[in-house]
Amino acid sequence: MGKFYITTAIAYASRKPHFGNTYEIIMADAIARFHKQLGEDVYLCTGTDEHGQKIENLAVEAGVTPKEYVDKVSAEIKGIWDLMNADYDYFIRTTDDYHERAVTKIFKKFVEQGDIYKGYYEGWYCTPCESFFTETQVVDGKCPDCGRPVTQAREEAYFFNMSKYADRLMKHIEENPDFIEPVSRKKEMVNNFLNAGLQDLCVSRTSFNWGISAGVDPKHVVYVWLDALTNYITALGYDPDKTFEEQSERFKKYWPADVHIIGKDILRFHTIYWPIFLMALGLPLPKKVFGHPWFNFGNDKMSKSKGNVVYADELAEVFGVDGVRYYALSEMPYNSDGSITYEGVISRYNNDLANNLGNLLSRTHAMTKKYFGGVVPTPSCDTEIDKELKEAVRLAAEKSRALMENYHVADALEEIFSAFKRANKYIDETMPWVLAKNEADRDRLATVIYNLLESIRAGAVLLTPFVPDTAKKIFEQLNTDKCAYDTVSTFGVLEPGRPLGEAYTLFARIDENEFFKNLEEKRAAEKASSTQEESVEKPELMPEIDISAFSAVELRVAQILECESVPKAKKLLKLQVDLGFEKRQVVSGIAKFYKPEDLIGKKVILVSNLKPCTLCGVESNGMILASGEEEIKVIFLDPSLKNGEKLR
RNA sequence: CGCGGGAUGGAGCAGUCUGGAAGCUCGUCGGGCUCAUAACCCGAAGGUCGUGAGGUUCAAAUCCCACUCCCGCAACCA
Repeated sequence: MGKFYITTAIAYASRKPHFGNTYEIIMADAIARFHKQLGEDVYLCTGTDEHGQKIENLAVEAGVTPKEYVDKVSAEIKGIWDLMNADYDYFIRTTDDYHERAVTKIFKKFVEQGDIYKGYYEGWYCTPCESFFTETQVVDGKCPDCGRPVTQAREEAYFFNMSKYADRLMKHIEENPDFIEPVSRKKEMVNNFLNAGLQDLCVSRTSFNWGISAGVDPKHVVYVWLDALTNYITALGYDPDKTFEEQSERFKKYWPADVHIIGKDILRFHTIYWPIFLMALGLPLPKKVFGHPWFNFGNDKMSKSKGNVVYADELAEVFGVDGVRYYALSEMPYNSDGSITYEGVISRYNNDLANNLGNLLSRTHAMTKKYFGGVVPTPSCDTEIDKELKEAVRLAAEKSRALMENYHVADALEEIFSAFKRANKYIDETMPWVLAKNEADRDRLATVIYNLLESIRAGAVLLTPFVPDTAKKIFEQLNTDKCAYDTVSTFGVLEPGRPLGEAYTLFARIDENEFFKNLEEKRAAEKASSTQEESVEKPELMPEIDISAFSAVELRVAQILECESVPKAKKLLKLQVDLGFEKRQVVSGIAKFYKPEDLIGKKVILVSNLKPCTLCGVESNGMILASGEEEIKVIFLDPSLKNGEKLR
């Protein structure tokens, strides 16, 4: 009997997680429960990532200490995990003392081993936020968090020497084709990062305080990944000062992880940096890293600014916990992004849960009651049709198991539901209500009803990892305790003569119109109550400046003469503009929103004294003013304004 | 010419590795049934499997080549 150590990524304790974030724990839970069902010694670990600049800032805004802030959010996250019925074995918080101690020790160990060296971190720095950003994070030369300008700065920082382990990692990835899944992601990692040459990773900061002390150099705190990734071993009680033999029993038993379930966005950290950290610690690598896709809302990314964020707990109010679990697990494809729509949730819920499964139980239970006084009848014959039903159940078990072992969760669920579908068909084929009219068919009727009850029982066993509450309810209504996984392989486990439990509706159908009506009302109510709150959420305003600071920025009317897209660049347009007294070339990141021909002749505002720079090999002398975050809109001027005229 | 993935009936997907009669769920239309949650069952329409009167083959959704369009990752929203 093997062990199975499975983890989710730890959730960042900055705010309430939305449905997309919640998907991961539901998936991990289903996989963990499946392995538990197979009799493996499973350990599911999840938790919260609680350090960093962002949380420090949010705490200041909220007027509480960072610890108070993360205590609250971590509890909220745990609350949602619990609500989703996640049966985790351990919930780690990166502010837990044993974790912090271990990370400080690991840092020290790496410094002593020469894996970590001191250097300088250079990047864009936002003074008010006291934080660094990479080139890619900076938006229009402004801080992505507060929107204020950033400046080039450098600070002392420690770096992890990644290149030292790169060859070993490459070899590992090549020799273990299952290490990174889905495989398409593997090539992404190898080609983009390993082949390109690994950059050393910055592992400490001095620009903020909310982090684990670097110990050996107390003015540094450990930066993100060294803190966050190590949770997978500290949660098991790992202590870097001890030899493997001296480690905790839990660690020795469960490490290495059988699978890390993570979002595809952090695959890089889990398949490159994390294995390298482990190599440096002399520990075995996880067997598999599975990067799951994301849930979009319709075709859009879920985002707060779009107002299309869906929360699992709100969905659960309407569809129940298992309704939400079922949707998440059945709708997400294996390796392409899933899409959540309310119509989709309702459709899945009504078709699969209410009609196919719920109604099957309902009609079977009702017939048992009507024809046999609610007692499990005794089967006595075995016809071709019966065999087909049994075969369908057997196949569902066999296929779903194979699929689950390969993390094809949605496909596994579909196989199970095909058994219920077969059972519904079986009813129409055997027509129990006709059999009931003729006393001579009594035995046949008994067999049919028995086979139905038994098929439902077996199906419920298979469903247990996915929708545990529903499975439990089915067992209750069947009044059986035969719910072990191995009872699926032997058809005929249900005991004849035993009375069924109370019948009740498993999933009440949901009316789409009514649902949307309620949703609108709810939205309206929220809007009404949050009008005041919205003013709280207004962006932080920039510090006051005087007129001279403003006049340092030269804004002029410019007319677009020519416009073409920049090869190799998705977002950039190359523009030739007329300032009246001269012509200039400007590059602007608006290619997604404007076609070159639409811009020709238009007059825009140009920041004309901006230091020139090169983007994708094209020189840009100025910046065109535009607005908007998701969708960028250029500010066009009245055509009567004179080219080159100064704005004030 | 940066790296990778994809394009399959109205929608969402499987099938492609290991060529051999196009499949699943939803939707649409018609029928059946009455045990059941207006549920369930059956049948039908609907696809030249992105394009190329391309290549290989007895046979191509599947293998090879070229092209178009989407989506990730990386590189750039002055």
